[in-house]
Amino acid sequence: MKRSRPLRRKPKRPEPKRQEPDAIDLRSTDDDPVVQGILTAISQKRLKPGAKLGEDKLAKAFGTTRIHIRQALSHLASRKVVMQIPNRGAFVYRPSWEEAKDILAARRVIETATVSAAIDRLDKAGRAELKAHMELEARHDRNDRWASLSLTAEFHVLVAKLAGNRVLLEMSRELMLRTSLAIATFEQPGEPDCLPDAHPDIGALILARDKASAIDAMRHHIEEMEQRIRPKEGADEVDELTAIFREIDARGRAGG
Amino acid sequence: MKRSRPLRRKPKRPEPKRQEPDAIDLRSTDDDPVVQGILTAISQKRLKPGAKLGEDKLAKAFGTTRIHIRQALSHLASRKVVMQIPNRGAFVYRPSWEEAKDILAARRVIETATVSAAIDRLDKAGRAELKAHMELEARHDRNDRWASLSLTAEFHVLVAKLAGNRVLLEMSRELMLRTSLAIATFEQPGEPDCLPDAHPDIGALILARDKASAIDAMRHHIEEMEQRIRPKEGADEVDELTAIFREIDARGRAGG
DNA sequence: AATCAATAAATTGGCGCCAATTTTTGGCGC
DNA sequence: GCGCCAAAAATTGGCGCCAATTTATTGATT
Repeated sequence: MKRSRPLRRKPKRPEPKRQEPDAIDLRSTDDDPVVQGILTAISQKRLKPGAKLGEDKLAKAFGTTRIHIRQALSHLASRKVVMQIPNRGAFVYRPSWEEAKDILAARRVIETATVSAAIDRLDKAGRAELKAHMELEARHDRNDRWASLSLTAEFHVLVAKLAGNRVLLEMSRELMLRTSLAIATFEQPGEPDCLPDAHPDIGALILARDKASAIDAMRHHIEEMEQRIRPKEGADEVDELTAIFREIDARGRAGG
Repeated sequence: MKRSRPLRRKPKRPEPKRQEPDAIDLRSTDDDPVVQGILTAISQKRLKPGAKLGEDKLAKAFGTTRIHIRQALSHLASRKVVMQIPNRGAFVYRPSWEEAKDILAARRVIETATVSAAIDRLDKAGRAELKAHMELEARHDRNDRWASLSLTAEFHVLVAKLAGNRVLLEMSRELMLRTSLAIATFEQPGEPDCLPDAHPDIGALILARDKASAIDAMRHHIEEMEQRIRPKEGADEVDELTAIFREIDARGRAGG
């Protein structure tokens, strides 16, 4: 009985579901705007290692509630992009010197493999994508720091994509993000991760299917990054954290 | 004034901090008992891919509250060990066929590299550890299924440890866990991940510092795993999910 | 009898409140 | 002035409650 249509629910809003293939950076496949926002800020070096990520401030900044922030921070902590300390809060991850070295060594392993696989699988579409990206990188405005940072990162992502292995692609993304943190920690902050001059060479070698040379070039490119980081004396020292946090706090939120 | 000692705090209990070097499996460095419990259950194949992980049930099982469970599940979802579907709950991750192939291909890349690095860095302590493990694996009780599963996994972890790169070690752990899920999904459930006969050969070659042969042996060992999985027809089909979940639910929780 | 719709039950998602801890601030003595 | 101690303020952690959605059950219709 009772066909009275009890209208028991709300009209069920149409589900925003942002799926835009938007900006260029190395965030992963997750579509949480808070996670994406923080990842973008980190990859653009607008958030420095050690920066405090207060829950209330983030909640206000993103116009959401503290619960979403907690979830996002927890997720980023699992990915070693954020460090959570009980009762003290979340901070942008600051890799140790040992970890920084290990991250780049891991990239050497994985990215030489992706270069190799990319050459094996290279097809017409892949060639086109690679050429398009190389032109973009050749012509881009070098004064636009953020565009430069995104473009150079995107090159490595593209190579990993061409390799056709999603797991290795995710690992590459992960390692690139952590490389950003490593370089920001042990080099001058604000510096780009890659010296961009290497990319055209590597790209050309991939297009030429010269596998051995391409692998060597990629290895060399990463070894250059490894040589650029130096253990800052006292950088890992305890309680130097607080000094940094104070500096961060002084200039307010990192929104610019 | 007022030196009245307001006894403002509790006596501050001595911090349990479980640090036991206990059981043998491939869970990572996190020390949350819920996370460890679920990871152990999965690596021991007591939780099958697709099994529902209800929050209330887990909370009761672990004697904790729903919040801790949510955090643990969220963390495991970040690591692709658990799949969370909005408003439906958490399930043991079930990799697609493509993903299963990619996981094993990634292992080929990473573990050949760790074998190589392990040989380069092999020292007295490392030799001793490796020998000890090989004896353990030779003498172990093959009737004890859980011990077997743990031991064979531990071999790969040990090699990654000897390589001396923590990042690659974590990635290896990650991939081994996901390999468990891949094999459980696309082979008979309950089967071990590794055919254990290969381990003595690889170990001997590492001890002999025969790098080329050791790498080949490891690659071959992983390729064997790759050949053991076969795409189950209809396993990736859409909406066959619901059928699986229903089946899972029908037989109650997967603990017993 | 099978199919479909509507109610009931179970489960997840999320907000608010409060306790516990940390960090800052204020004040006294050396 | 410098350092130590205590209270205040700010922040995180966690539990309970309720709304929203999904899943199961019941009942009616063809």
